[in-house]
Amino acid sequence: MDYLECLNKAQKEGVIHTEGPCMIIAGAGSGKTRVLTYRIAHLIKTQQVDPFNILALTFTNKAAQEMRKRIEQVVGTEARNLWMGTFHSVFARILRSEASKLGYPSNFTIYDTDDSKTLIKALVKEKGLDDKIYKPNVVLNRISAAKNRLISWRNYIQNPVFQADDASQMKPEMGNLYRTYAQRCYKADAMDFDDLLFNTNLLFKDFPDVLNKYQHRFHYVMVDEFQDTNLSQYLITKKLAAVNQNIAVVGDDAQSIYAFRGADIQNILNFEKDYPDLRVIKLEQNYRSTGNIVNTANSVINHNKAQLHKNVWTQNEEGELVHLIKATSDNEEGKLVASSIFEERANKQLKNSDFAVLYRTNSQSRAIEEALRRVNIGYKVIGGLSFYQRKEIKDLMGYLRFVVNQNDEQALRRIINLPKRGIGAGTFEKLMVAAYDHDISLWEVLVNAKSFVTSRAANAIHDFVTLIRSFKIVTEQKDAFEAASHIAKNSGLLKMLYEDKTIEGLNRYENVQELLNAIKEFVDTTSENRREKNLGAFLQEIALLTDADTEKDSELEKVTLMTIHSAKGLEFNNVYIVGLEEDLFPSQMMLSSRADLEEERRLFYVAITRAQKKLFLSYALTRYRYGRLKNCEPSRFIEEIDPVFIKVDRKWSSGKPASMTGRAGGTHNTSGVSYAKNLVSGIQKRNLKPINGSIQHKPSENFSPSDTSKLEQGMKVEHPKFGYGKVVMLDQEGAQRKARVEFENFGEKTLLLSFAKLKIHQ
DNA sequence: TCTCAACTGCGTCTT
DNA sequence: GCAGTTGAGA
Repeated sequence: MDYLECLNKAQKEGVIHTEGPCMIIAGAGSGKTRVLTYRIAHLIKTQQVDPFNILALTFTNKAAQEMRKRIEQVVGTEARNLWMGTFHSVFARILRSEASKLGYPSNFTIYDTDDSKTLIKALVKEKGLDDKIYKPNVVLNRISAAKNRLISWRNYIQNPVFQADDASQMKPEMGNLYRTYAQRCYKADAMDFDDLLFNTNLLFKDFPDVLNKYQHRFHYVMVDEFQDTNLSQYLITKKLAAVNQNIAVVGDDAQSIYAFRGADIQNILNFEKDYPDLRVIKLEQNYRSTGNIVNTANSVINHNKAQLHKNVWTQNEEGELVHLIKATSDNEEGKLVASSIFEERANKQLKNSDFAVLYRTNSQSRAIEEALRRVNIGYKVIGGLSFYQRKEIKDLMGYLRFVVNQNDEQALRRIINLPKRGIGAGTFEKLMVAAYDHDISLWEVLVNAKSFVTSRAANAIHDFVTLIRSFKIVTEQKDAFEAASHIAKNSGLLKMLYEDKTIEGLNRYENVQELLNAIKEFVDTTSENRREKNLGAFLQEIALLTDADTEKDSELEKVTLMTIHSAKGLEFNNVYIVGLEEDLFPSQMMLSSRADLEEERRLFYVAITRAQKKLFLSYALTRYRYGRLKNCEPSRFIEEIDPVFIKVDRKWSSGKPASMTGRAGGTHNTSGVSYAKNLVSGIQKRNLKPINGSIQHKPSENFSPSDTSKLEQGMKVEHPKFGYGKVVMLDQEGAQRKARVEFENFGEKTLLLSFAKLKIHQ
């Protein structure tokens, strides 16, 4: 086959080693997707494997779509018969056809994270617990972690370790919350995201005949981004592959950035134990980036202790040095990035879509957006509040969901009093309690409302029940679009939005129209012979979709702004990584353990390796966070890069040239090498100190800040927080005047003198 | 039950 | 800096 010709030796091996267990450790940009694509094509074309017998699991819908498209280019329409998709979508599909075995209807609802949090919040309230201690996020994470390790609420409550753990954190009711949460989901005919995997494990454990059926269906099992699998996902794939043993996993431990979500690098190590005859293939040649970018990435990731041995290299040209941009403020950072994009685009004849700006947190996008708007560069922001998270969309979706499943508690919570019909929060709680106390379904409670609530509320509920009944009839007779339009109109939702003449109101109205358009499209593109054009089918289709999966054509020619997490798997000609400051990246919350810090470093590695030709790093000296101006210092990650790969960009740095006072005189003091070396020596000293909880300095009794204009190199100073230190260098003039001080207990720090309180001790 | 003003607290992400 | 919540008053 000719496609084997365009592969290197390791890639080729990954493609043709189809029988038996196989693990492909794929460095960044090493052609991982290409191997997976050709591997599947090879199975179909050369080995005559029926696509129905191949299962390929990914983490995002986007990755699955992309791969299916590429396979289709090689093998044709047969690719459509592959079992390919995210873990959640593939097993949701299997669960729907086996639902009755677990006591669920096949049209069960899938709760998204918001639904889960709202439910937990309600439970905490119902149980009279303190919502400062039992925060929805914390509780949900705990439940989620348990489910991902296949610990049911029963196991959880019986486990003395968990009980002691929760008790020591002043959260003794955690187990009970888990139990009630699970029971309420079950009662609502709903599964949350974790349940889709948990229940698949349950299904395979309790129904060996079902497991057997799927084991014999899937002759070949493949897993992409294996480093991101959690235990629950790992066990599912292991079970499915147990008969044929044809399991191939592809991943890169250096790009594992989802440990906080339960992903376990341990799965890669366990894999070798579970399959003694495992074939391990390493893809180490990078085809994506320049030599300088690859080496920059390597020099960063080498600071991690926990990693598999791998040597990523490239034959690509060395390329330009990594540019370091320093700005005085977050707004200036935006400006400098925007002008750099403007100039690069003109000089190299690039398109907007060749650029990406990556940041640690979504809130950083604002300053960048403003700057890009000012110079008229088109951009799109990925992530943030997604279309399906908007209130008006969730409201209409709530109606649609409830019409399909009348036990959907979270949908009912949204819509029962929207538009206002006199059924308040108090009434709703009464209904929930009634359903629980009498052990009857939600719908039964609504139908018999007059037994549980005041007659005024009962009347309103009666009207609501009648309305929903009429919607149900329409839904049974019409397709999804006609039904949804009917519901939007007759529920009063559209009228409510239409009457709101504010700009936001207008937007909301348009968003609802857009949702209806999406439903129309769903109906139109669903082929005639499949009757599944109804509302239930639409809800199932979109329950697991996200914004990233629905890119519009109008967004193809724009600069991409997104978090590093969302950037994984993508590549761009020019990449800007902004906000490289201590406490922001690495994030303040990730400094407490080596494992967390190493995950942050892998995140930085992922960010660097997105760049093909040119990489810019930037940081600001001050930044607004939570509405307050904060002083920042450059990230330790900048200092970890081997200085020979960095260039401090004079043109794109703020104010006067970044002279290093008295060093490397002449005009070449922006070469960056001496600068970076200074930073490196700084970090080495800093690393000697405990990462967290350094001894706080107590300012001396008569502490008062001195006039810092008299400050000179070599002076001994006292800082109220960092204690005593010596001035090692001074930089710039006026408001931007900075001092680099070597503190006895806190290492070197750069202080902006207009902010820092320093007392001079002769 | 509803509305508006004050108040709180904040993470990264896919499904 | 903003969203989401709470509490007072109608």
